Amino acid sequence: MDFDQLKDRMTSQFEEMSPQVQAAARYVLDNVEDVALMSMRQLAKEADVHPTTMVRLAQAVGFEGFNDLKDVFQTRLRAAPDDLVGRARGLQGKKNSTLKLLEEIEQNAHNNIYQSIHGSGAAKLEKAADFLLSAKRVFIMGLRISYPVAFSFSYAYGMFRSNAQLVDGQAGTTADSLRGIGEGDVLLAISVSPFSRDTVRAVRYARSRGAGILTITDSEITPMNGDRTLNLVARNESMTFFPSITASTALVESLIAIMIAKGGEDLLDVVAESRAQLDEFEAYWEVQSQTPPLLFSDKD
Amino acid sequence: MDFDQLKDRMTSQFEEMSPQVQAAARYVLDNVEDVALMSMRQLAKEADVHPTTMVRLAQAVGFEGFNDLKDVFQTRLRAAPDDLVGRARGLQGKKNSTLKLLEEIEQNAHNNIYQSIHGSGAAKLEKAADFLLSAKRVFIMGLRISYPVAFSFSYAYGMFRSNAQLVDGQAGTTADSLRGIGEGDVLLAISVSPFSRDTVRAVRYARSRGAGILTITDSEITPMNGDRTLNLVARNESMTFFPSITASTALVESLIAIMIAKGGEDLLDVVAESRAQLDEFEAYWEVQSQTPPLLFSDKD
DNA sequence: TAATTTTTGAAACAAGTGTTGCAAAAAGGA
DNA sequence: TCCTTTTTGCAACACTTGTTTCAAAAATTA
Repeated sequence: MDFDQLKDRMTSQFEEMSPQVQAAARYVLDNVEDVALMSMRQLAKEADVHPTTMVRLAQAVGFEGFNDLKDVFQTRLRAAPDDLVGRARGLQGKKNSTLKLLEEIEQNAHNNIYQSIHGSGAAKLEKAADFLLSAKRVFIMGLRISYPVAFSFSYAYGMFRSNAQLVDGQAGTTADSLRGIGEGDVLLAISVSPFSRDTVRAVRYARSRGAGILTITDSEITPMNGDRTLNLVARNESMTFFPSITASTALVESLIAIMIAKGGEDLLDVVAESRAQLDEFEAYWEVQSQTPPLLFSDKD
Repeated sequence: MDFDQLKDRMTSQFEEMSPQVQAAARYVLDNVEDVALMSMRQLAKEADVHPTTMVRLAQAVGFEGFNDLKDVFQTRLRAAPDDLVGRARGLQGKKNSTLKLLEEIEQNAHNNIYQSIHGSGAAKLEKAADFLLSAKRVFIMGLRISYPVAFSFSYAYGMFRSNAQLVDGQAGTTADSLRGIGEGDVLLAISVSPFSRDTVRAVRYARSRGAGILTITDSEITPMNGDRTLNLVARNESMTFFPSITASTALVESLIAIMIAKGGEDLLDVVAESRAQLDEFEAYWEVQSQTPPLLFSDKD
């Protein structure tokens, strides 16, 4: 049995497995390399499962013992189908163009993130985090390609603070969302050149009202620079004509992480609360639940 | 010590080694994968050398025992090449905590992206891109933390194709957006565990109507697996309790890039058109323009 | 409810692990 | 040659490995 067959068998038999064996299967499939490299007991510990369960998983998919299963994973790691290893060894050359493209994308993403984080520097990012933490209210704005970044900040931030307002221009409500912004507030504006007209205007408006500005852009020079303003630069070099947003996403995740690190224990309670609230709304799929009705009911 | 350093040390010290240890060293250097995957005793047998000799080799190059040497080979075999920058500045210690945090975030993002792209493999990603390109219509769904990813795909995709429909559950319109989905259509569903209830239901509904499914998740095992379904796994390990979306973002950008690469010149025309259309709406800030009115006018 | 089957984890097992000490063998120097 | 040093492999070591057995716990059925 080769790796892909095994993978198929595991996923197809998944439903019939017992919960613990399922947990093992999930970990095994999601951490292929660990299976090949670690001992069964170590693996079980990582997967948070009893060692015996690993044996049972192996037997459930037709092997005599765990080592037979491990062999498949080792062989797969040796074969390195997508040249997992070859790249590190530098023996490129006869690759198909998609693979080359992907490697460039990955390289690009790495460079963008690295330069964005280290280019800004820990001190500046910390300052930005403090800026946000000190804000009375936080307005978040990002349009078009920058909207996902604004949204993800807003979503994560909303988990532990309730003073955020996402300005998304839904149904032309930009001006309405910003109404009342003023001293003590901070507007987080995310935009890349060419800068969205509305974002620039929002920033200037907010500044005129005395609010602080934190921008995430792709350049040191922006039409949003000014008083009480901090500008973080996220690189967005990409293989296509779309600027990549991986780096700005990483920057936003960094800001969140710093804020959480500063928040300490108190914050975690708030997050737990947010989670509980989501559960109450049955927002998530229960793994053990029955096949659901296929159509959405009115009650949703 | 990283792999390259170890290799250098081994080759440079080779002359001073005893014949048996040399034999061991030779085998070890020529069979890198074996070292990572087999036990010391098996390895010694393969190398036709006494087990003890392997221990001596390890000690000769500065390790305390064989396992320390093995670790280096295992790390090297793992997809995550954390040696690019991380190891070079491995001498941490007197760094402030924020900097350390940032470096971990950056490292994390890199590993996530690398493993997501290479773990899926060029073939599978290409297949996914073809899947999307062949679709009559493309429905895109992602809720909560996955919404930014869905949106960014939708936005970029919309630049060169006009058969996309973003299902964002705005004002409870999920079912409405999906109405009419059927054979020939593809639903791109982005979700991480715990999976959003609505997303799972949407997928099952779409499948029941004959549509194809492309999922981007954080696990091989999802309640959305089934017929006509392709699942791409994006790693989302993070420093905080929020899953990181940098890798899924990178995956989405990769899909877009592949599609564009396949589309050729024709596509570029369409993109130019999209741009022109945006310009007509004066969506972007003109660098040379005057200071704008501070408030938003009704006309916007 | 009670009886049943299934699932789970603890303990014990033999086999295999990496390591160490030591003595025999080999090599080198006088 | 003899003596010293280095090299080598054996045997025993404490430990970890994968596996099996079995009873308790949980889930399912009657």
